[in-house]
Amino acid sequence: MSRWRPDARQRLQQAALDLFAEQGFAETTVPAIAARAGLTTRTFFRHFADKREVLFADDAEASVLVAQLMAGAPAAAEPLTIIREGLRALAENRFEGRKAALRHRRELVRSDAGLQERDLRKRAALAEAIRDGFLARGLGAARAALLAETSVTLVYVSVAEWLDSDDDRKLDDIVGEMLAALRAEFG
Amino acid sequence: MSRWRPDARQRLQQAALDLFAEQGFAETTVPAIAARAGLTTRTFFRHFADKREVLFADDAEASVLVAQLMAGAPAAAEPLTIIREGLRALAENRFEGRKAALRHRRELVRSDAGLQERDLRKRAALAEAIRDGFLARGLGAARAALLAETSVTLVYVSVAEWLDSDDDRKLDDIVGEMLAALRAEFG
DNA sequence: TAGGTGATGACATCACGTGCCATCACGCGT
DNA sequence: ACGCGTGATGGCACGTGATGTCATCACCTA
Repeated sequence: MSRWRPDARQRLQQAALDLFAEQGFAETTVPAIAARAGLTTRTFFRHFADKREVLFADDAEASVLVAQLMAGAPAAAEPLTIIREGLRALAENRFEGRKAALRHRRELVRSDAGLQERDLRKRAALAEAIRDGFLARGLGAARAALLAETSVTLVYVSVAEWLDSDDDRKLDDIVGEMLAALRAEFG
Repeated sequence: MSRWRPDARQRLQQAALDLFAEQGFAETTVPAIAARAGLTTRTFFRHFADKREVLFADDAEASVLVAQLMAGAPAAAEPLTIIREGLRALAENRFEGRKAALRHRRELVRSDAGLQERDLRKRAALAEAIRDGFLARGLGAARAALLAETSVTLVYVSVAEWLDSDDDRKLDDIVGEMLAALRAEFG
């Protein structure tokens, strides 16, 4: 057998999520998380930059996905088409089917100002990925930023609506409605 | 003479800004700020919730201004008209004429991840103020959120462009261009 | 079999942020 | 003039988050 049990990172993440659910984020100390995972505090910080990051560890994948999608789109594709298709893929890959977990995380985030800030940073990182994708496609800085920011607005407003609703509407359908609403406002 | 020199809060803020400029945000400790202001660490935290807040102390006024503007707008006013007028007032009241200071603050924010998160939180707070204003005017939740988020996007993208440019264009003119660009994209 | 590698343990250390109580000028009422 | 409440500050203890540094030791490779 190995010297250490495998999957240290995943064990830490699971322990953290369990403790956050049991007693809240602020009330959970890093030593407590590490102890439940059978590791030390120092090892926790080797796997996660800080305590908040446990909740957003895999959000970076969204930016990677976006970068791939934008790099792979046809050179002649319209920005708006890229956005629509990109949001469709994003909804399907990272939101659809995870409603309960995302609702739970949202409640946790709501409970702590620090988590809200981290959430906003992840949102900003996604916007930067989209903006960089447009920049790489040759768009001007202001236009790329405007499109990117508007895209993440569409995502987040749609996800909020989706998480609030109890029916089983598809997230991507809500995104489509939001896009239509946006065009109605500014058309 | 009073027992204490007056304007403790302002002295703390000035001391903090000076030290941030001299040695950077992360390298400046709260005790050092308090000492320069002739106060104690404990008193610093009585005036500012945390070290970051010193840089954003008066950002809350923007939300107040927005709330007043929206409450005072004619009942029949179109949302888009309210936004356009609101952004004009916001630009005039809280940005125009402060270009150098805002540029300096932007550099500080760029140097520290924690400051970026706080900056995003202030931006989110402004969006909430706008959203609440639209909610109070009877708009639906999704529409209010969409309008509010798009409004702050316009502000921030415009301010970024404004701070980047070396000519003396008015911020509000850039806002107008951004709004036109947005309509062009989604019209 | 010797040595390098990488993940972890263990310890020290620092800064942030908060709770708690003491202090003392000021203004107010008597 | 006296006493008293108020409010801002000082001072101290403490928990927690986060980082630097070195030791340890299974595993892999030459």
